Amino acid sequence: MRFPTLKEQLDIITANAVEIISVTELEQKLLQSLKTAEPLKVKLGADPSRPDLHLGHSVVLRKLREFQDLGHEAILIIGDFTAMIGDPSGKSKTRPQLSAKEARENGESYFEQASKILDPSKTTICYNSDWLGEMSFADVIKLSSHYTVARMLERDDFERRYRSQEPISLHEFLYPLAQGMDSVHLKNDIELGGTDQKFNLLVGRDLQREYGIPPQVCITMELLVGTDGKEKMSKSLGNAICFNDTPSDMYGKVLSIPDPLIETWCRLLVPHTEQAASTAILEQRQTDPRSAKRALARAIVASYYSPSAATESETHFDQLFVHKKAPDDIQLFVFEKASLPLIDLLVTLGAAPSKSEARRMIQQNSVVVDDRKISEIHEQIELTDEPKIIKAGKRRFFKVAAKKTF
RNA sequence: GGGUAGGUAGCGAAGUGGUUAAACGCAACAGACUGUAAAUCUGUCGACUAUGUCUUCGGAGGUUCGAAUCCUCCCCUACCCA
Repeated sequence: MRFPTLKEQLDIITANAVEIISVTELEQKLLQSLKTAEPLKVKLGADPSRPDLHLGHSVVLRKLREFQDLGHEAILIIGDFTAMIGDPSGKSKTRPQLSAKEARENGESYFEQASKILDPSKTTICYNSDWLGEMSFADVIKLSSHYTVARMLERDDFERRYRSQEPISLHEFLYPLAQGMDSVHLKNDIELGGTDQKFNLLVGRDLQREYGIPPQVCITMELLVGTDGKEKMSKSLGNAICFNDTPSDMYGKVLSIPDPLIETWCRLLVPHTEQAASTAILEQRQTDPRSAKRALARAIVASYYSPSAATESETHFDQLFVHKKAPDDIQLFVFEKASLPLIDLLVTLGAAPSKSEARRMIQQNSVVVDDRKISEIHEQIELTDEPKIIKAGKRRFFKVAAKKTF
């Protein structure tokens, strides 16, 4: 395969990258690859304990895809072994260890979702338990001797926690080392990650050097801010849009982002192949933010599904929120009983986590049954064959009916 | 091993014997307004058989008419000394 020229490659690689350590080395590696016609090995780590990919993951996956398109080799590492530690964010406690089976399943699910962006036929997957699991205690001692406590504490997160007297478990120090061992094992040329991965990536680079391997180039990508406009996107913060979200959900969630996010989202989430769309959105942003955001939402949905799915989602959305009509694809729940209290119904449907909560919702006028606002707490709902539509809050709909009696 | 400071609802943080289901802030939820934007206003925010009842303040016991608050033991965290 012929590689594009150095300049062409650099232009693509550096786009949206926050930091490249170092650019000179990257150039050297690219030149070397051009000379020998050998592709570079580009590594990206994946956490199988959270196999729900969201738009935040897409930023770095897109970058990996770009490497693929340039003719380089993409390696997706499923961190099934490192998942036992969990990347020390300080927020999350040590995770329960995944069974080998779960790890495989999650890894496969991860790969399947990532295939919406990557070229699956050109992606190598490996599980780091294959080599990390083989290490003896002696190996681990040797590995940890390459790093000092002071250097570990340079890591932002550790430093902050240390200063604020929060606990840091010893095994958390092993996480960057384990991830670094992946790089030692793979002898990859480049490792990608979000800016929050900088420390881990650098450890990999250091360890490779220690083990006599040419050090990897570290490329960090911008972290995507979630739908709340504040925190980085993550499933646990509830500000994520997942690859597996339905087109309609995806569309709706994009529309709910705060306006100032339009620029970055446009830059990071609209595929480069849609350059024209992206420019149009940015122009429109100044005069007509609403339309710009709608265009952005369409572009994003289209990139995960299809342009037609995008327009359908938009129509669906308008039905629901602009024209305030109930959607037509509501899930139907069938009950044995013909009559039951609304409160119980809400809990059973999962619209409310407890009866108290259900009661509150009714008191707060957020429950509508067949276009009739219910404010009586003890309301009984009579169910018939004819389904009734229950609306709880702004966006949750349920269809309920009684089981047919013959 | 010794010492000190801590552990309160999703988070942060008051409360040191009785109007305390527990101030306040954030988050969240609902309503109004809107573009499912921002900002703002209002309300809710342990559970239930609901103007009352029950269970909560690291855990287990105890003192008391009454404990998040006092005592005992235990668990956990940080820091200092060794």
